[in-house]
Amino acid sequence: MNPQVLDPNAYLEGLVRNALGELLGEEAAVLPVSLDRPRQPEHGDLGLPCFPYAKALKTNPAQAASMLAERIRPDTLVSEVRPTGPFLNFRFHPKALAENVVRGILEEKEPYGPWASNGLSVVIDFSSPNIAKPFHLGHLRSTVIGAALRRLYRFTGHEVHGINHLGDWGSQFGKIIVAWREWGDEKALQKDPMRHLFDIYVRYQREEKERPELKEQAAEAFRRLESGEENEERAIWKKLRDISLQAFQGPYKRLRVEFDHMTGESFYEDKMEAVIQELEKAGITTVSEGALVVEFPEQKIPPCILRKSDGTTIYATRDLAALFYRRETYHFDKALYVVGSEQKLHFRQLALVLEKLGWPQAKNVQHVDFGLILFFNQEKGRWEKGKTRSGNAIFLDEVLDEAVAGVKKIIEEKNPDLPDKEAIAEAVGVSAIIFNDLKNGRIKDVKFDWNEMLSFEGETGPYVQYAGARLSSILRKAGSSVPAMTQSIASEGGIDFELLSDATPVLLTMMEFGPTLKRALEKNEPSILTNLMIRIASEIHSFLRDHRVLGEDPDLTRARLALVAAGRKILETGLEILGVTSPERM
RNA sequence: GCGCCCGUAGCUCAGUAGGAUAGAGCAUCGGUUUCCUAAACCGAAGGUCACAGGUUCGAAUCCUGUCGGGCGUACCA
Repeated sequence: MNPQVLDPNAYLEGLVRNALGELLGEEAAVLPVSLDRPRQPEHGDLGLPCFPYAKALKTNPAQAASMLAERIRPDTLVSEVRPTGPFLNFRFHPKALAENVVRGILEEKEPYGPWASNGLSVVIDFSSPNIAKPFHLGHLRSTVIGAALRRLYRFTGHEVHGINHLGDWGSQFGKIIVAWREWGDEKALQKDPMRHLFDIYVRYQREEKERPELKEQAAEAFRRLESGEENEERAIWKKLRDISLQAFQGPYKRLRVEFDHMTGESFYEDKMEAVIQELEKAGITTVSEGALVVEFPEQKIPPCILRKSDGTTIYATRDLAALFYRRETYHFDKALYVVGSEQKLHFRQLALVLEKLGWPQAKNVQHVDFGLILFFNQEKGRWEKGKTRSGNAIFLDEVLDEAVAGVKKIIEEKNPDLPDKEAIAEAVGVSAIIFNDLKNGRIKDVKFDWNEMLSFEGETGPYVQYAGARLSSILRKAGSSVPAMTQSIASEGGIDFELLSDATPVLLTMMEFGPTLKRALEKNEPSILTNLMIRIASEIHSFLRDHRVLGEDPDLTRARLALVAAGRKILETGLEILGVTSPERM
């Protein structure tokens, strides 16, 4: 009973690797094995392009495919090994495929359940909003991508430190202090802190142009703040910081985003001096135009500034101090910065500084960059950066509220008797926004479009959630559940997996879960997983059209319920990594 | 000027390390509900993968150039 569960994908890759090893010995280890789904299902369940092996085997790809085929015998899992020109195509026994995938998922075996620890420590720097500026759409990307990566790394066996590197320090704070002195209003602050701070900051920006003395005051304020004294500037800073921190909890809670550390820039206030000294000791600094910098003459890029000519520090100094601290504290093997692509140069500079210091992790300090949010300019007829028509930044809450309202309307239309409408509307609406942000490649600029954001059809979060809700509904009507089906499989006489032979396409797609996570990890790209979730949902919707679950022959119903439970489970697991919920009904 | 990124269907995008006949969604057109949720499904139509060369058995993918768009280019983050 309960023989070992295999990951068919990994198993087959192992067979190919063995065969390559037999033919080529150690040389085989460096060759890629990229099994993928053939475009034409008739070709097989998985196909292997044999072009890369031809050279090593001193033959042509077709011959290479045949040579490999001779060394891979069909067995209880693999039913067919067929060279087709330069490709080597495989087919699984449908029954064995079904059993291994369904059980793998329900019993939470790797790669469908949490992966065993790999002992690697990863720090992920994400979200990092500026204090005293509202949480707007721009922060959404870093937050949502970072949160997904944090979950992805954790799921795949990494020790993860998700850090919110709050923008709570820096010369901009001098401006905010001045703005607060000039126009701050206690009542307005209590009522809507972020809105008020935003308003006075915007006002500062405007008035700075006409009143140059403001600029001086702001610089002075930051100098006094950075002096370390318990002065008025520090009191204002602390007050505004606390209230902002409080206000950020709202969006984070709605997005279900968590951090392991909330160490913002100010955390490094007393740690920068030591780092500067260490860099000086390493002999990589120079003084240029009155500023302390690290120069990169060979790379032809501007220097990294450590201390400005007025003696104060800059974000690069704090980022370096943070890197030193994180190396000490978390012993990271990899450090990811989920920050917009406009800061590319900055992170290139940081990496170069670390290289100069001879840090072995330098190449694993990576900028996980993402594109801008663009708005359509009606007059000019094109997409551009930054502002809406009204000239204000769009607040995140506004977007979430709109989405939730849109969902509520659809519920009233389609499912008015749904219990717990409010909670489900919140879950579906917020998920739609998150999913939408994770759908496309990070690097792409996001074209902000209300219609698209508030659409819940096609490749959207609700579409995937809906597939899950349909599966839940079937389980519910059968008086079963995911845990119950997991039990049922383990019990005597469990499931006749032969009866799932017509589910091969959906099973093959679910089987892509493991390789997909690997690719998402390699590229720090959540959208790769998002796209798989869409494909799994699509396969499920199609399957449900042609296959009834309830009311069939009892054995068939039970087998299909096992598939339904596995589908439900894999959707939930994948969506959870992305930060999207899986409602039981919608 | 220089550096980096992008250009795939009307629109928004996928396209795994160069591999089999370039795929989705939206929009358009046609069909599916006495049947487990039609936020769904099935079908039709839609392409000079910006352009021109090159590399090779093979290029949307790699190289060079051109055009178009974006971001960055020392004391903001």
